[in-house]
Amino acid sequence: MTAPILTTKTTALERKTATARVVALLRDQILSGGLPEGLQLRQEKLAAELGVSRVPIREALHQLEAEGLVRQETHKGAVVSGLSIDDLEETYEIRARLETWLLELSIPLLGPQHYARAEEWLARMAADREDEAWSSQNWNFHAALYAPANRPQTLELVRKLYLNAYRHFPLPIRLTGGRDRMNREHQLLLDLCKQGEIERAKDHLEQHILMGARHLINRLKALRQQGKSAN
Amino acid sequence: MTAPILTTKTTALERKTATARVVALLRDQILSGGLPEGLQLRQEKLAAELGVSRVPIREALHQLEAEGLVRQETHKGAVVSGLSIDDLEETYEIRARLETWLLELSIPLLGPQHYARAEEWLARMAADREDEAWSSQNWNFHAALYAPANRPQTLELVRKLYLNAYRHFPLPIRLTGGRDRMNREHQLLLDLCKQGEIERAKDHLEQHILMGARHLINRLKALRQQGKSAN
DNA sequence: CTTCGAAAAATTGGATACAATAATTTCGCC
DNA sequence: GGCGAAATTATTGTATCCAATTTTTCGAAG
Repeated sequence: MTAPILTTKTTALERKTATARVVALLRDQILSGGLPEGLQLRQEKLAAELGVSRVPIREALHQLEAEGLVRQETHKGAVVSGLSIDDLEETYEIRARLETWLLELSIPLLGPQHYARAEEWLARMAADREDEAWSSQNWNFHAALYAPANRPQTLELVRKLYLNAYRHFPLPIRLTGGRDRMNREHQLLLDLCKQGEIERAKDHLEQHILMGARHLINRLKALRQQGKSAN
Repeated sequence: MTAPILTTKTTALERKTATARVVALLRDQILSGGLPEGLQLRQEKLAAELGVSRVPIREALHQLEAEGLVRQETHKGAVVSGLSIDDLEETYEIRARLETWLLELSIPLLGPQHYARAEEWLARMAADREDEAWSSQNWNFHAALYAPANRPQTLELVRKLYLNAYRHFPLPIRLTGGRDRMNREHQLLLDLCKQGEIERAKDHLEQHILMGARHLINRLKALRQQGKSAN
């Protein structure tokens, strides 16, 4: 096969179907909090804004419904879905359960290249001090440690849980407990891995996840309570 | 509101949208093995068979794609998705990890009503000796034991993993190891729960899941190998 | 006989048009 | 003015039509 003469045609990215583009865009917007929980997603409006007909919009909404990001009721349309406090807590419990397992499998297989990647993400987190990219970097750090476990389905599942939880915490409370504590915990986790302290590393990771969740959820509870009385 | 004079209109079940009906039907067919892995799902053909236009079909396919039951490639259509041997193994590992956790949470909360339900499913499994409903009954037995844990997301997740794995095993090999062994293991699990032996129950459940998986997968491997050479 | 390529057919992706249902407004009545 | 029913509007669900792409067919050259 020879190289194409002209690349006047659509770029590689735009070569996806309209439906796929709509899915990607809406998913990003929802997961980043740009489209808040409870928002009505009107097909015609979305179609106009994105410059497509309603057909790709509808196909995208069905896909996002299956992913749990929106909920549809017959003849009433789609709304951005939310998670209850209980749902959030359970999400973190599942993560704790699966991530400690991934870590256990990983530790004996971790090599210099993995540590390098993990430390790179730690450094970026420390550098972008006020950035909102933190949650993505945080995930990449964790994922770097789980990579050698070679459990792609589990990793993908945990990633979805992670991303889907974060959007429910307003930015001001996301870094509760302080970056310093987070950095310390990450560093300790890394050290325990390097020392091959499987059990201690697992315990620490579990605490890291569950305690982080507890802090976040407590502040979210307070916020929601306050929001109610303010109505 | 007064009762309707005539019920000439659609029944309660048919009142769902065409898309929802198509999703439900295709999902059932795929999970039960009626539509084998790799089968091409032609939109027009499905539309004709189900008596709807292609639009609901396409919306349904997008939903099923997000559920992981079909895979779509641009302009090439949808095929029923399959799981590799590695995927199957990982599926069972995740189940082992999450179900032991559910059981741990459940055991202290299990009461007579839960045991009654569990035993009811055991009895049905013993009764329908040659039935294909076995896998569903088996799941219901397990679910009965996990109910008091009150972790709906986890339960649903595990249920999906369970159902999605089973369809890949042809019926002849599904009950490998024999119903007798299965019955014994289930009975032992139930006894350990009743005695409050949390750790032993967890260990036994883990073995039950992982060993069952190993048997099934070994036979599947042999079958696929044989299928290849027979080509 | 095989292989390459162009035309034809089949199939999917998307837009428009229409039907069914839900939400809103209007209007008569008290 | 307030209330309820009917009409109007808005929105979703489905079918039909057209465009874009892939697959197949078929023929000619090697």
